[in-house]
Amino acid sequence: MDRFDERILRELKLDGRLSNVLLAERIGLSPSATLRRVQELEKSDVIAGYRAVLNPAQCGIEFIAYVSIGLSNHSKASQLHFEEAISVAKEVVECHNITGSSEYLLRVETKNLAAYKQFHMDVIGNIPQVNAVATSVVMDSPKDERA
Amino acid sequence: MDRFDERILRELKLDGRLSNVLLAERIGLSPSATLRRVQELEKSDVIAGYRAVLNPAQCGIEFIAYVSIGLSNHSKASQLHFEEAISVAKEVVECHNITGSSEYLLRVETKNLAAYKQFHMDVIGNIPQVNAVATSVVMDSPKDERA
DNA sequence: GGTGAAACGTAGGCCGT
DNA sequence: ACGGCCTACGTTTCACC
Repeated sequence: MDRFDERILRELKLDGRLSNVLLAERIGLSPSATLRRVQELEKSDVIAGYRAVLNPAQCGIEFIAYVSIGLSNHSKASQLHFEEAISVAKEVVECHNITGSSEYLLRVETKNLAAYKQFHMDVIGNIPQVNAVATSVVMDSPKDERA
Repeated sequence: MDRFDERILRELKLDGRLSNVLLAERIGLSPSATLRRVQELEKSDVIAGYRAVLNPAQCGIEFIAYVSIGLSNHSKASQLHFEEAISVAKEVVECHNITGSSEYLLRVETKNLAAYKQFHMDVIGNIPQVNAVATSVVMDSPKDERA
């Protein structure tokens, strides 16, 4: 992992479809050397994958919220049950197990407020271990470099 | 926006580097028709871009936290000043303006706890408008579909 | 790490429906 | 207006230096 690898990662983070020849030009190496480095970064799992980034507004997503969840008890069984219920909920895009006053932080994306209410009732309301719920609606994201 | 477009987006979200011919096979269209649809989705900003997804653990990131920030006053000037300070902080990967008991939610990624302490002092501690800070350390992310 | 050549994919014109 | 076919062009990828 040297300067070249770092530049490769920087360019590929900005444009995952950058062609190998253009990438080679930008980092100042030949295409073949560049390709070998990229393949090595992929094989060693430094690059986990490539994804198209969609524009939520253009995809019918008009409601985004972070939801902190507190469980009524902290047993392993409770946590696994909760995570299982969350894993099948398509509205939940992220689920983080965090320290602090609540156990989980979710990012939830829905079509609109009505769809969120539905999610709140049908999914959150149906997990018996859930004790406390606090919804923070996202109004704007002045910085968002989610890879 | 029909079934074909939806399938294109689903495949490209999973693999942003999928070649056009393979994509065409998977959705059951010819390569040229597929390419035209993809280009249209890019032009109309449904596809915002493509990114390489890095593995934080393999990139020397061993500390991830969500930080909620409350400002001492809610003037436009205060918010703009805060957002400006955040935009140049490389440790801040996301900054969301939210409703609820605090104004901002940040996702902060650093090499380790010591680097986070440094960030906390040098960046957060130097923004006079910051009133309240609550750090929630990410222990695990059982679901993470960040694009 | 660089070079060259073959295999492969892209992208645009053209025609049929 | 939209999908399929064909072809020139560029890119990827590999054995070899």
